[in-house]
Amino acid sequence: MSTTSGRTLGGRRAQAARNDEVILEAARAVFLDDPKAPIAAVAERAGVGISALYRRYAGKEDLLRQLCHDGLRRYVAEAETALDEPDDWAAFTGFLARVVDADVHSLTVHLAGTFTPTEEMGRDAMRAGELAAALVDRARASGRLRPDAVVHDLGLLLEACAAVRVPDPERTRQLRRRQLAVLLAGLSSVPDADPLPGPPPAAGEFDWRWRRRE
Amino acid sequence: MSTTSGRTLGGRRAQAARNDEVILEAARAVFLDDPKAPIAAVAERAGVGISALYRRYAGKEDLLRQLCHDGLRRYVAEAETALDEPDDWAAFTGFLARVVDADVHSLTVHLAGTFTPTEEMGRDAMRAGELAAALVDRARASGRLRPDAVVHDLGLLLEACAAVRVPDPERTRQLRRRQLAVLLAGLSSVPDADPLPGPPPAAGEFDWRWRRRE
DNA sequence: AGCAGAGCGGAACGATCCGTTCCACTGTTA
DNA sequence: TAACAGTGGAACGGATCGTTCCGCTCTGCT
Repeated sequence: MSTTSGRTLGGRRAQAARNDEVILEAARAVFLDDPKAPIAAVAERAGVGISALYRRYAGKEDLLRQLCHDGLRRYVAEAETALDEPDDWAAFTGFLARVVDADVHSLTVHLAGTFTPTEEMGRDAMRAGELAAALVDRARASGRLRPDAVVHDLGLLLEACAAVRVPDPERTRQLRRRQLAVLLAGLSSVPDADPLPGPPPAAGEFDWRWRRRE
Repeated sequence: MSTTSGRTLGGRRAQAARNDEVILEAARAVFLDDPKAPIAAVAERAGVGISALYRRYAGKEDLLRQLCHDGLRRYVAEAETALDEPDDWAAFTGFLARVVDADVHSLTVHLAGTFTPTEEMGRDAMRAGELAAALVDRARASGRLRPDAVVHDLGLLLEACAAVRVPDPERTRQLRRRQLAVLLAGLSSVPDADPLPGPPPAAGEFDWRWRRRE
């Protein structure tokens, strides 16, 4: 098609550029479904050879780190979007619904520990925590969120939603929405409810996931 | 010590009988923590050699089946106990608390698909479903359980609790109790609540777990 | 006292599985 | 047309794991 460069990149270059996308998408789908899937599964799903993968990423760890970091950035982005929402409760629930739909939790927490994190990821994770805290604080201040709920209850909530999984992705989304609805109802203020039991989940309790495993 | 048989089984026989217990307990602990743990991990945890395992079970599949079936029986037993409780809501919540504490879900559902089930397990599973339905029906009839909750919401609930896991087992139990409390609050009747979204989880939707995988 | 064997520990084996490397090939660019 | 970026996929080497097997110990019986 285009004989010279600079145009819309016909031929090989275009193929390569498209592969960038295709591979990332395939990787997301595959590792979302199974965090320890072999790298060959990604190549197969993307419809490319293994070389196409290793040309772009130094190894499996690199790819996983990229994916996880993308998820983290998505989390941050959704939180920032939510903080623009004027209604405190809607900001809170909307954020959670979007994060659950995008299965961000499976991308971040479930892939953690399979690679050595970068410093930037550490910073992003910290920022993510701050934004989540802001959302929770607003929701609690509005009176809709029960007073004894804490930021790290979100960890339990997201884990609970991510745990729901059936073969059909769309059905999975529906069931997760239902799970989320139950959990949000449970976290809502009601006049005379029993307080939530046990020491609430605390800051450092989920850090072990980020330490390298096995 | 005892020179003849018939007494309290001193020596080798006693050791062997004790190993029966020790091995099962170790297997439960190990596979609870990681459903695909190697069989050598069980032997190590039990403090015995691999031979001691293979003397009792024909193979890994046998052991897994046994463990899973035990879990199923425990589920049924707890449900029967609960049905004796006069208070409908206490029966319901007590049942769930005990099942969550015992981590029965990780023993049954998470081990399913790694072996070919027996017919007896099929019957027990059916009975388990009936008993659970009875508990849910009673809880709903009492007015404490929201009307749009269905039996198979228990599947989501148990999955959500089983998904909570931190290194310390006792802390895991506490956090699961908290998760359970939120979920039960969410499943409680409140005057004017939004109905739960989506088609509710239905009978056949979790059967795929029991079909042999890979 | 002595022997047959139940019970056991753990090395060794064979079958996978998986990450990574390597090389031949193809279409593109200069 | 020469160089080469980009690629497919076979091949390699290491790791893991289920299972088998052999030699040892200690027991229960004669």
